[in-house]
Amino acid sequence: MMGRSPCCNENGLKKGPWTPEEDQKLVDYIQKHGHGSWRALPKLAGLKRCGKSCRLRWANYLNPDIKRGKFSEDEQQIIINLHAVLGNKWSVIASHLPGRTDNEIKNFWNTHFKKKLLQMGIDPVTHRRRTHHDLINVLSNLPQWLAAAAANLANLSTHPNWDDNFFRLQHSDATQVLAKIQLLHNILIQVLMSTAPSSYIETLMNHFGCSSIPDHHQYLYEFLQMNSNLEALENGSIIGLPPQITAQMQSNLPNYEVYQQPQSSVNAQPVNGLEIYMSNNSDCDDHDLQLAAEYYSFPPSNDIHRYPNSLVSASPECCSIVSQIENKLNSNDISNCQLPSSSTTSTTFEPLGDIMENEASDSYWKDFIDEHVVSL
DNA sequence: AACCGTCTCAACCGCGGCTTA
DNA sequence: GTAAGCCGCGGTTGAGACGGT
Repeated sequence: MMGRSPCCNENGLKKGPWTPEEDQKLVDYIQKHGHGSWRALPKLAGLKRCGKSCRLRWANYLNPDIKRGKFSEDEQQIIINLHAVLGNKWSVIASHLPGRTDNEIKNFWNTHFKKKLLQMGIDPVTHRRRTHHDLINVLSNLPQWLAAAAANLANLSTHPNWDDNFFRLQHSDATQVLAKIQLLHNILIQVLMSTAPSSYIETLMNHFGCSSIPDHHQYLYEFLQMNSNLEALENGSIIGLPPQITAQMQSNLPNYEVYQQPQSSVNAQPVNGLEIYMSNNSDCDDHDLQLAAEYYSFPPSNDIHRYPNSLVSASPECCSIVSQIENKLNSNDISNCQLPSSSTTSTTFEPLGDIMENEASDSYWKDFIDEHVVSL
């Protein structure tokens, strides 16, 4: 592949917003001569812009064929339908909507539809309702992130420059971040327990060998801790940390009220391919189910007959919360936590810190719980 | 009125595909 | 076959608008 042609910021070419004079020059030239070669156009039209910038300005704004104003209901439906089939192929979607540009559709999708679908409890990428399985997946990742973070914390505490105030401060920050991960873990469990139908929880518990279910929450919590270092944290022995450090971490754990028993189930309408298949084929055998599960890519395909209720849709509230949390976690790559080198001033837990500190304070999490958990 | 956070959307950037020599 | 040049796409950014406090 060849090198990219330089764009815009070299040879004194202008960038940024277009002036009315520039617009007029571009429109005049294209109306007289057509755009021809975009690369050659700016010079011929007397513009100090690159061809790419001219093409974009014309295609997305100046072209008189562009339709302005709000998207009609019909247009919105077409966009949703096409996006479900095509994904983010904005230019292809735009080709089905005369007068609309790919950029306009993309912006509209990102600012309106995405939010709208999330509020409806529909995943904007897959166009399927989120299930409680999604929440379980998020939950099951937390222990790994905790382990990575804790390992770095342990490295910090044994660093040769441990006596430096800088490292002590970093360590203090890191312990609070770890504590907040545990809080997040607890929030997720509460969300799940508050929104999942009891039949789903029972099935899950049965699968993991809990024959009687006196306290759903307790069993689920223990299950989720099985591969977690949270348990070790509570025992005061996390990944070789000195006892005083784990004691400090424990003291940082906010003391929120324990979860209360859920009251009601949520919408159990079949909403994805496998659910519809199952509801239409109540007499299908395990083999059929396995084939169907593989076809619809629902994990775990080899155990689908043991999860008759695991396909129940999560509530819109649950979906929204899962998406919010996923967005926070995905936008901050926890696995990239690095120890600070002596030559840098970056903080050890910057990625983790961003997750928790952007919304800042404990009050944010308190509000989060008040809004999303306790009220459920 | 001032400040702050959120939303919107025009514009930019980097990449990859296609065409041409 | 391949290197160079151009174009278009999708993701991202950031300035301005807007609304709430």
